[in-house]
Amino acid sequence: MEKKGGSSSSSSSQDAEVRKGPWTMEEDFILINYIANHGEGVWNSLARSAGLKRTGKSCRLRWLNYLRPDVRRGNITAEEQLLIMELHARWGNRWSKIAKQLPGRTDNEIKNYWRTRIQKHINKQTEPFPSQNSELQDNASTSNEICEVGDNGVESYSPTYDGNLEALLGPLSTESNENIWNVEDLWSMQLPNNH
DNA sequence: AAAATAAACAACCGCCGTCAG
DNA sequence: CCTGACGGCGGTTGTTTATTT
Repeated sequence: MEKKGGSSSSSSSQDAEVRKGPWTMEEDFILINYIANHGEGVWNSLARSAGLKRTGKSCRLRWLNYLRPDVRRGNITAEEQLLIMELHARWGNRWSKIAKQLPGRTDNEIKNYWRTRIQKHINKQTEPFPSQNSELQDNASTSNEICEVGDNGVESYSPTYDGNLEALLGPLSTESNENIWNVEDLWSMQLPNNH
């Protein structure tokens, strides 16, 4: 079930030092199964014990951002988007902090979502003229870096783009993204007690 | 219909703070 | 006290997918 031949096609002498690149379904299954039986954490030893030729970091990332059962992917709702914008206006690029306010969402997804979908809209709004502005300046993060308050310190900071976000960004299409397989399939595949 | 371009997404990298030895 | 390993975070890049020409 390998379709990519690139990668580390160097010497074939038991290479498999550390695998990189996209995770295969088999690797996902191994990781899910191992964590189901042993729990998560201690990622380096976990990767070794599970037999994955991955770094602990890679396993952790894959688990936290994709395989974890309570992670939600895709279809950011309008409310979530609004919250992301507000929190980003307040905290800047503190993605993990923002993600904690959005159950099921990961910092990586929020970061990607911000950069791909929100940022350009804001730039368009604040900078209607292309002019000679080559680099993007995120005025949100730089301007309010000063307010380093506690986690519960709710600043009454009014973001630049509050108000009609849906109108600004469009109808928030609720397209259903279909994957060839999703995590639920994997979870349903594994045996109840493989211990 | 095909090519070009843009957008979305997954994953890696380096840096930093923390903690055990 | 110093050092190294580990986990977490944010930035960035590479690849796939969608859209436009």
